[in-house]
This record gives sequence, structure tokens and C-alpha cells, in this order.
Amino acid sequence: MAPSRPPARRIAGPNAKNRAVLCDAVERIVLTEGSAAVTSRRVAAEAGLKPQLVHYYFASMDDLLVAAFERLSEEGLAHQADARTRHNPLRAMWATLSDQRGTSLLVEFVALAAHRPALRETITSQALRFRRMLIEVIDEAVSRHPGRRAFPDSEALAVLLTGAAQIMIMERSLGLTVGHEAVRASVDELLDELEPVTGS
Amino acid sequence: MAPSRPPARRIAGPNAKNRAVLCDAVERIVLTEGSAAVTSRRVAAEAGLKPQLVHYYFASMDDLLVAAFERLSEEGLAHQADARTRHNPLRAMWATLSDQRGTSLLVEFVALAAHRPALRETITSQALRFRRMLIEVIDEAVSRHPGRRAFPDSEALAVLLTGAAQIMIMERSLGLTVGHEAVRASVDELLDELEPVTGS
DNA sequence: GTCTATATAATGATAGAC
DNA sequence: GTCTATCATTATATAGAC
Repeated sequence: MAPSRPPARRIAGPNAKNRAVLCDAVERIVLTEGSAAVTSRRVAAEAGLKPQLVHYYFASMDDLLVAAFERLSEEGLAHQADARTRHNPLRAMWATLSDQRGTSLLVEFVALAAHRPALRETITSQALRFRRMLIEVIDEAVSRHPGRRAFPDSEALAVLLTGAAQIMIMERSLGLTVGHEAVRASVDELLDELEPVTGS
Repeated sequence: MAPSRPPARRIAGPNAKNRAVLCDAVERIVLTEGSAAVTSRRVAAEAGLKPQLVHYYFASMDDLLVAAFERLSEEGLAHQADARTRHNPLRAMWATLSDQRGTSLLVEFVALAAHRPALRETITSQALRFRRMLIEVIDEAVSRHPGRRAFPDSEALAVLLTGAAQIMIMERSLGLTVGHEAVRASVDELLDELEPVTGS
């Protein structure tokens, strides 16, 4: 009944602490050198381990990448859940979207996913979850502020905000920032209206 | 006086037609398999050439990638110049931004640039040029339509439109389309106002 | 349970033959 | 001017020693 896959090489247990060490290393490399730089040797070096150990802790590079992304997903979920409990959930969500680290990692993992089907499903479901939550938060903010002016559709707004944050982060890494300040100002204006700061 | 770099291997002249064939191959691979799949052997196979020939036509993979991107840039520039001559330049620019092929290629080359400094400069200057032109086109459209309603800042709008188009294309490749239709509707509305269709 | 020695294949590149 | 034979290096992965 059990898949009984035959001789199969031995792999560390799921809680071995070097698994986390290797995931850390992946994150650092992805952020500093881009996803293309994530090779078994490079990861091992970054983690201070011998190259072969990568394959002891993870059966394949695919496994390592998926594990690293899943860990990120969990952090992201926790972060979102926290954001919703704040008194200014929309601003908190915008802050999350604007987080250089998280967004850069996401974009890089998306790039990896082009060649690693195993990653695609995880990424898509995580992104979908975030999108849905953002739409809800926007809806709630809009409904709390009955029509002082017409706001764009919530779904559209969610995509727009996500896209704006993402492109600004990508472009900044290239040294291109034309228009970014203006976007931040526009978004701040929108937030001031949708989720006014209650003067202390 | 001339740099006299010493023995240096011999390379094909700049107009050898296989150079174009190889650039074509790069584009196809980037689009179908992602930038990480662009290896010398893979490119050669796609071009129907022997692996070693890649290094006859281009001194290094870096050179090949830069050449491929520069060719794309020139196409892009021609396309933009054309767009500006239309009676509806803003719509034409939005169509360019929404072009799956061009945007996918750009995003993939940006990913490559993380590890290939030679690419970064080319990409940044091209993106900057496009940004500036888009801002101009928006400014012109706005000035032609004196204040029927307040429009967002032109620079902000340029970033927003670029980001929206880009994220929708990236997400579609993952199978995520929540909110996309709403964005298109919003943009269409904006375009109808800024650049009304003159009923034939 | 942890790690090392080793295999196999792929990669970018070069020197030199036609 | 065009292409081939070949290389050094790095990639991922495995079998088996401690």
C-alpha cells in the first residue's frame, strides 16, 4: 500500500537543524545574487557545509527550494494574520507589499518556478491567498467609509497596489526610480482617505 | 594605443547571420523555459547549430545575452516611436505594456541581470527611456483634456500602468488572474476619458 | 543519525584544423 | 571566414563509511 519506493538514499529527518541553516543560506543567496546563483555548492558554502551535505539534508535541489519557499510562506501568512488584527490593516498590508525583502524573494522564486514545476503550485496558492485577503481588507475599509468619493473596484485596487509595490522594488534594484515618489504620494493619499489616521 | 588585447580567440564578424539565428533561439528559450534555461548547449540545439559554434559567434554567454537584449531594445524603440505617431498614442502605449511577449522577455532579462552586470546597464537605460516617453504621452493626453476630472500625477500613472501590465502578465503565467478583469476595466475607463475614441 | 568519497553529466570556453 | 576536437570546471546526485 505504501508507495514502497525501492532502495532510496537516506535523508536527514525533517527537523534536523541544518535544514533550516540551508534554507537561510538559500534566502541570502537569492537576495544578494539572484535565484540563478542558487546552486548546491554555493548554498553549501554559504551555509558553511560541504557540498555533498546539501543532498543529505534534501534529496534534491527542488526539495530544498520548495522547503525554503514553504518556510517563507508560513512567515508571510503569520505576518498577514497579524496585519489584519491591527487598527490600520490596509496600511499594514501596503507595508507588507512594499517590503523589499519579501517581494524580492517572491519575484526570484517566481523566476525559479519557470523551470521548477514543483514550486509553481506552492507559489500560486500563496499568492492567491494573499490577493484574496487584500481584497477583503480593501472591501472592509471601503464599506467603513461610505462613499465620500468613488473608489476604484476593490479587486482592481488590490492588483494595482500589488503591481505598484512590486515594480518599484524590481526597478529600484536596477537603479530606476522615476515616478516612484509620485506613486507613494498617491497611495498615501488614498490610504489617508480610506483608512484615516485617527489623530492619536 | 589600441588596447592590443593579446592573442584573443577569433570571433565571427558582427553581421554573420548566425548571430541573429542565435539571438532568435535565445528569445524562444527565454519565453518557453525561462531565462535559467539559456545555456550554451541549449541555445545551440534550438538554433540547430553545434554547441561550440555559440562561442564562435559570441565570445561569451554574456555577449550573446547582451546582443539579444539590444536587438529587443531596438525593436522596442521602433515600436514606441510608431505608437507616438498614432492618433491614440496612449492606447498604443498601453497595448505595448500589455504585450505578453515583450514584457515576459523583459522580466526574464531583468532576472538574468541580477547575475550579469553587463546586462543591467542596457536594461536600465532602455526602461528609463520607455518610462520617460510614457510620462510624456500621458502629459500630452492630460493637457489636451483640461480638467474634466482630476487625474493622478502623470509620473505616478506611468508607474501604475507599467506595474499593472507587468504583474498581470507574470501572474497569468502562474495561472493567477483574480482581479485582472477589473484592472482592465478600470484602465479602459481611464483611457476612454483621457483619450476618447472619436466615433469613426 | 551524520558525513565523505566518488560518479556522471552538463557548463562555459579555447586552441587549432579546415 | 567557418567550424571541430577537446578541456577545465562546476552541477546534481549516489553509495557507502563512520
